[in-house]
Amino acid sequence: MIFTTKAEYGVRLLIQLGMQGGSRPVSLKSVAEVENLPLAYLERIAALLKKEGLIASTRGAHGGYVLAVGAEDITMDRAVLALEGAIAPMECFIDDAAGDARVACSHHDADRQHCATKLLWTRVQLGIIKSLQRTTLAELVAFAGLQPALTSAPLPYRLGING
Amino acid sequence: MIFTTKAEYGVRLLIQLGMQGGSRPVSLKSVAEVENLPLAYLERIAALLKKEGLIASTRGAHGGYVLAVGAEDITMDRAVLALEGAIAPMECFIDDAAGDARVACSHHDADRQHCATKLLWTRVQLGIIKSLQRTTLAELVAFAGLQPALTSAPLPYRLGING
DNA sequence: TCCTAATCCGACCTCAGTGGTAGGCTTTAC
DNA sequence: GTAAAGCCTACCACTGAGGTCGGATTAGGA
Repeated sequence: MIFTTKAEYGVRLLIQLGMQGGSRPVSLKSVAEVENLPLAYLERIAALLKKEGLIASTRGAHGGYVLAVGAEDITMDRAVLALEGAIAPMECFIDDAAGDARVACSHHDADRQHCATKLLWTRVQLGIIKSLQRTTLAELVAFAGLQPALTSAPLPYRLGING
Repeated sequence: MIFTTKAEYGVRLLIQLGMQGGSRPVSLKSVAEVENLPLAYLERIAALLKKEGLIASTRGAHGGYVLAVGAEDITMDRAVLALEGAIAPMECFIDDAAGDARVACSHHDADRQHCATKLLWTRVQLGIIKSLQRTTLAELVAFAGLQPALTSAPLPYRLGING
């Protein structure tokens, strides 16, 4: 798997917050119930999103979380990066403090040959990040609101790897 | 990390085989020495590539591996898929026996709302696969052959056979 | 006919990270 | 004051990654 449940749960949390107007804070407990997620685990995930500045919290009774930024302005690369820590296709892609990846594989300083796999992983990484950047939270929220009409329709859920 | 060392080592192996003309089989031992990889582990990785039909083996003394397909015809999606087993961004993307991925997340049968995260992970998966499909082994081999010019010896890279 | 070099194969091992849980503390509305 | 919420730290089981080991099999050469 590429991403862990942190990304999955975190994005679901964002979607849930996005589906609320943002008028009142939404408690993690309610999100955990709706999404059927472990509350204690979700708390830690929320902390990651808060640290990134994507959500804001209100403590105390009737507290909870709201989006700190408009859903249109939240691109998923930022969210997933906050949740997963780094988006590196390979071990030797060490992320820098600046946010961009720096290659540090064993073949880099061995000047016998160029590390050709680097070319491949760099392309893959770019493909992932572009896919994430193109998707906003607003888009996912809109998508989530579509479905309830059709329940029994067999959608084409098959993803051709080779196609 | 997205990919494991299986993909890294396997692609390096393919590159090494691609850099040889394919006239004589290349032993894993020589590849392991040149790339500084554990031989026993590399054997299991080679088995994956052979099973996929990307490389062919010759047993016995002076045996080894050669590319079973031209380097131009090997796209990296096929190689990485053989090495990693499946390219699924998330746990709920269960790979089928047919080789394509089928979505089976917990939100599928819960008809309350559409699983919006599916949209995101599908895009990511597509981004990865496209990046892999665009890259051929021949391209990586050419890239690997570029660097030695900077050093003193512009010789083609040798695998320790005969020196 | 050995010896050696190579692929092949299955069992085993160790370690880090994932995916949690438990328990308590702090803040705030009613 | 109490309940509901966020916050925080420690712990813990399980899985998979990343090997290792020992052997079996095949083939070339002296």
